[in-house]
Amino acid sequence: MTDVRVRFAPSPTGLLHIGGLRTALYNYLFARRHGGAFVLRVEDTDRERFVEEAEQDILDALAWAGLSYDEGPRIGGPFGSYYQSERKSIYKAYVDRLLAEGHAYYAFDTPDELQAMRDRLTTAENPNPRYDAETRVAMQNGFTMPPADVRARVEGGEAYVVRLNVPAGQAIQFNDIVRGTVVFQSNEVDDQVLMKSDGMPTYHMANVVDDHLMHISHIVRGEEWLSSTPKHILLYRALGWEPPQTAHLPLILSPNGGKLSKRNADKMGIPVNVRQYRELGYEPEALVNYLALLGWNPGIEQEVFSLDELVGVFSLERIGKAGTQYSADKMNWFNQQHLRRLDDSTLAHRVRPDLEAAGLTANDAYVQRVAGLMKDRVTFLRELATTWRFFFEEPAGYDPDGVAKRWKADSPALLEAYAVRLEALPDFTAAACEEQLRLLGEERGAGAGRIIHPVRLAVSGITHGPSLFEMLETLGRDTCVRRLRLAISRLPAPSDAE
RNA sequence: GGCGCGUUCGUCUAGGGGUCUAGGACGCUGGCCUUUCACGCCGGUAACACGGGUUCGAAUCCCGUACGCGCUACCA
Repeated sequence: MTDVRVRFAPSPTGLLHIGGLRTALYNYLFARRHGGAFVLRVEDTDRERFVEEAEQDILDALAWAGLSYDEGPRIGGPFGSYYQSERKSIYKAYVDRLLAEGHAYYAFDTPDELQAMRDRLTTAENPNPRYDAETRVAMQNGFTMPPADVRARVEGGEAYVVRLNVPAGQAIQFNDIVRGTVVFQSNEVDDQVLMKSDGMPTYHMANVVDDHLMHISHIVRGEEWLSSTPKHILLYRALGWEPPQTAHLPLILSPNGGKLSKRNADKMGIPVNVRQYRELGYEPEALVNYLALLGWNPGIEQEVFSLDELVGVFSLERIGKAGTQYSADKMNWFNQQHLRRLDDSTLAHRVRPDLEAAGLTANDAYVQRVAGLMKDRVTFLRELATTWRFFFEEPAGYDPDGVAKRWKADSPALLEAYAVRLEALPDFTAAACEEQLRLLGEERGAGAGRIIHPVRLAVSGITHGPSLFEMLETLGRDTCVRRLRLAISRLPAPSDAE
């Protein structure tokens, strides 16, 4: 195989979508797997749809996901610029060459004229008339106008576009890595605009020129581009270049099988922009893992992978062909899985902003302990700052159902006795806390549950959570003793208890 | 409409002519563990779109049908 060079080529027209991130991911994995280069190229040829903050969002999303690139914006590289808007003169040179060699031609039709042509030709059987060998003869272009007129118009500064002269009757065949052999007929493709009247290249032109100039070996992109591939092949042929290999990825569908558009997804409460995942508190490792498996599988039973592990097993050959439906349940499951795999210091670091936002403070060592204790019982790290905030502040109240069920007439006395014992403990460990509790139970003739449940309630305010004794150890002696007495003072003993 | 692509449990998928009474994961669900809640473990539920071929034999190969998706711009 020749040197692997792949690219992710987003358009800065909005926030990066998870479909885009998946495309970037597959490119990244393929490049890293083969020791190749991963290039980032900004396809900003559409001035109309350009969104100022989009580029930063894309960069942020890739960095968050851990996808580093070897050449591209900000860092440059040997084939820059990596902004298509800065490469106008390059495209112009190749457009001129196509013009000179008869592979392209000038066209002067105004938008109104184009519309009129389409209106005239549109029928029920042909809802989308092409601008092609058949129809161009009725339009204003290099085929229908004397060369001198064409030259005069161009030199006179009149608005024009350059179109590809699509040859008639050719079969355009290519071998897609995921789809196999695909064939199109040149008669089905229209005379694609290569250069717009504002002097910008179209996607097709810029894409082909850049992929060639940047020595791209494999094009890995979404299936929505499959139908444009014949146009690109025609361009490669006209320019005398060898087209890169292609791999067209199956599309990510919404949970009901439709398109996962922003609008559609919002209605179902599904986040589609990478930024949303970040804001919602998903771990980047989880999104990456989930996206990797959406349309690809390693052929082994393992499902939970780090980015580096994915690099080790990725291959384009194992990409599926069928569109794939998004599942929030599975996404969340991956988040839970990765939470358990991440080390406590990483978790502590990541949950910090959530704690701060919730007005909670704690030193790092303590946050790490809490994270370690809780990581296999949460789906989102930020639950530490909500459901489990009692680790960081006194319980605001006590779960009423828990009180009704667990807070008995003898609870205050038992808890006070337990508090006294905890105060006297030489080593405040989970094992010691448990030993004392059981001893106390025996002495008072009360079952351990008679103490365990009220203690949990007093200390956390709720009736569920991690192992009681580990929780006590984590909270620390002072906090435990204080909270036991706080509960005694706040919760009156029920008089009718048995 | 045309062209292209696709179709295995609800979802993500394994499988590529016999080893498939179709395997795994998510979800849902029964139980075990745990004097809490999770985790974990054991079990259950549930699929080869349909119709024709080819073959001794088809989820696997071929054709057709249906359905879905994509493209059909001076957007990418």
